[in-house]
Amino acid sequence: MTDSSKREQLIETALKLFSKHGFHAVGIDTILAKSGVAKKTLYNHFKSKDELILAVLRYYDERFRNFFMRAVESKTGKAKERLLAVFDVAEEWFESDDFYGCLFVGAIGEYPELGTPVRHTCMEFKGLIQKYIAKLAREAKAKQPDQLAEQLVLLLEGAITMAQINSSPVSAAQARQAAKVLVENSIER
Amino acid sequence: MTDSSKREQLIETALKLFSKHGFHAVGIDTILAKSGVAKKTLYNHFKSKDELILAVLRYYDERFRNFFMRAVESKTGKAKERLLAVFDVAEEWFESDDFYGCLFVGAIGEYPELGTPVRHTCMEFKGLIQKYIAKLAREAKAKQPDQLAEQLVLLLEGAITMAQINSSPVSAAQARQAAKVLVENSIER
DNA sequence: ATCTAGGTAGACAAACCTGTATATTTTTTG
DNA sequence: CAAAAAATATACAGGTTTGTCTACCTAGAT
Repeated sequence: MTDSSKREQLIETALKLFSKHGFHAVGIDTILAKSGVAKKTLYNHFKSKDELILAVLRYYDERFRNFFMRAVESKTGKAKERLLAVFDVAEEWFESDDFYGCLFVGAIGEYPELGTPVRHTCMEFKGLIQKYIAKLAREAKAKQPDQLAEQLVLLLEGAITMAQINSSPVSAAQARQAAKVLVENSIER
Repeated sequence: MTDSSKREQLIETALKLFSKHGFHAVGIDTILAKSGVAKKTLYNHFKSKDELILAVLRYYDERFRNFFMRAVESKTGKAKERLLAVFDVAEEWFESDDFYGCLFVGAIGEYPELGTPVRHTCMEFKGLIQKYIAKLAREAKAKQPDQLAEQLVLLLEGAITMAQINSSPVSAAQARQAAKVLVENSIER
């Protein structure tokens, strides 16, 4: 086993459990039982549960953005179409078995104190997603790419929330429709 | 004191605390201390913490929708302008001291099990907000009022999430801008 | 004046949760 | 192969949480 094998095992198990049940609802013992790792090993890798949570968020930040950008770019090569492909990828995500809403939104809901590392990680994640969409908007020659990106992020974020609440992926298609209007409106013809 | 005075006192105190810190993070004892009510009184009115949470959500459901509709309607009498006033009201909400994101989204994040009364209350709330916006869209003679309402709800929901994450109300204005495009696009001229 | 319904105060049980410590075994590495 | 590093299993301390129970108090209705 590699050096950090146990560490990754813990992070991945914790990610699944936190995603599905929330942070407070999942105890250390549950994570240990499901991952088959000893308590001492966990506390050897992480100083506390909070540190584990933070590691999970940072891991997921990387992992999700990577997945997301790859997925969008594999849909189409045309810049303008990529802006809409964002919502096709979202739809597939919503339909997947391991969709339980946005982990970062959940984290902020359970740890709302300002200025904490958890909050910072969540803000950073959303900022980077927005930056990516702004890049796509710029490539699609949108008149005001940053403004368009802000608006598309709102649609995406709203679609995530509604998909979670209604346990239904239809919000993705609704967001896509709205996005199409905004994109057409923002690109020179 | 009226019959249900203590009950309302508990609900209002719990609402404030749950909104600010989350549900798991706030213990019964904290609610009792802040409300100045005895433990037995709480368990006389509510069978369990879960029942108190449910009562808080149902209370807030009523209260918030009432506030929201009144606020929108006090902004303007013109149907089309009311659709955009939704986002002006949202902006004021985001700027207020007691804004900590959507309580229902928080509740679903902490109690995600399907088929529970908590989930049901959250879905109902979002459904009624959407229904209200659809009514405004119909009054504004939108071509496809239900579809427009779905899209505006996504913008609103996204704006709430982003306002919470970034501790900033700017998302309201961004959503308003996008909404204007969608509304113009959906109303006969 | 007294009965009653509901409130107060606080002790307490039982469960649970995080984090530590110990003793033993496995794995890695020089 | 042998020493060192890491993992296991598990017990346990200390704190917190929910919910119950007892004993006492207060205010309004009869």
